[in-house]
Amino acid sequence: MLDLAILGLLHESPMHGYELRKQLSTKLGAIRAAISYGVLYPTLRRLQTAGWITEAGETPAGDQAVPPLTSRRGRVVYKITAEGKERFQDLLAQVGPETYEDAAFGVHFVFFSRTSVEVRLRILEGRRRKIEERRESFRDVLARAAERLDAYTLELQKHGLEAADREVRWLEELIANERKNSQSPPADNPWRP
Amino acid sequence: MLDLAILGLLHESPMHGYELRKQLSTKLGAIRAAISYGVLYPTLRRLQTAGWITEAGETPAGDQAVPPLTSRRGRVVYKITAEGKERFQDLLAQVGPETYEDAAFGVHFVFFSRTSVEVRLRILEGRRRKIEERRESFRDVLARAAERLDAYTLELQKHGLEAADREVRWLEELIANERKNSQSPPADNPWRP
DNA sequence: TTCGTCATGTAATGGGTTACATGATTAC
DNA sequence: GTAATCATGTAACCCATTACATGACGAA
Repeated sequence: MLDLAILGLLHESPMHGYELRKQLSTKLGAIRAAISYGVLYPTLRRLQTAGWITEAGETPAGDQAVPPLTSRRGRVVYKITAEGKERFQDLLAQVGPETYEDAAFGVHFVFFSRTSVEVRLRILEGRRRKIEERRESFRDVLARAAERLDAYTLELQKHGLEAADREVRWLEELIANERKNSQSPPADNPWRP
Repeated sequence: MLDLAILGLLHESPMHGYELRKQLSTKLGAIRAAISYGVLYPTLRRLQTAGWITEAGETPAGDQAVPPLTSRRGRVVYKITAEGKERFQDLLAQVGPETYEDAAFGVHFVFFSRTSVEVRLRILEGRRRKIEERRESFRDVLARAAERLDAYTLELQKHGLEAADREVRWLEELIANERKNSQSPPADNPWRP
């Protein structure tokens, strides 16, 4: 999930870790808090070892030994490799139940413009289903247990129900839009508000 | 946070772990996913060792050795102790920056009827401030970087902004209500919709 | 020249899940 | 009697945060 986000951002342009962190928190601010350094830098290391990113300036072949990492200072700009782009596409297109969780959904959504309409629809519909279920459970509680709950708990349930309801409607709009655009000739920009 | 939730539920009535988990996920369904057993049972053990809960049926003095826990089966009903109630009040009233995070806020909110108006107002206002900041950062992104973002990222920002906006308004209503009720003679039920 | 911010990195720790294992109870 | 569900518990693991340490660099 973090891999996907990092690869996605580096797909747009080369960047160093610190900058990556900032971009992550603005682009994914709706989804998750800023990522901590304690996970950012080790992850970059891992992605580099896997060959999905390299330090900008290195030859893409990247087979020469990576210079000693301890004690190296100053900004390190990374760029995505060809394998990294493949990996990115894989991660982006592989959809499972976790994909519909808040964080994973958000990350996929942010990179929707790099996926096919089919993938987009699958993800949006899966997410909708999940939120519909959440909405149902709120309705259940409110219908069955309302008199047993105190006013504050009730209020929280109502607020939760409303939020779920709004998200379902939002998803529905998005789905309708995707369907519409997938029928008409695929324009340059697949999204029309 | 989990301590607070468990103590709060056991404050309402004695319960065994499994039941606790269910109640937790309905009452706090808006806040967090169901808690896993891997954390539930060790936590109950810890709370018991601390003397905040006991197995229902034991004498409240609770100084006799706890029967061997391994190999004991069948449901174990816990109830809150006097110290547990104190601890609950402490946890509920101690407010810090973490209190305004989603999960902690939700747990506090659910037990609002056991707090004073002052504590309620402090928490609601802190939460509002936090969400206002979140809203601002969405506005910033939309105002400053809208043309650089693709349509999907933009859409996510807009949805985030709207959700934040709604939550602020919700909090404002709640705050207004608390203020109103704190002036008029404190009725039996501190909350009027 | 020193202060603040940018920038990278590590170690300790924590809070949690998953997977597994087992036993008790209820419904058929 | 057997399947499903209720119920408790442990161990392995994972992901991430916190706290810390270091260094580069520009502005006052």
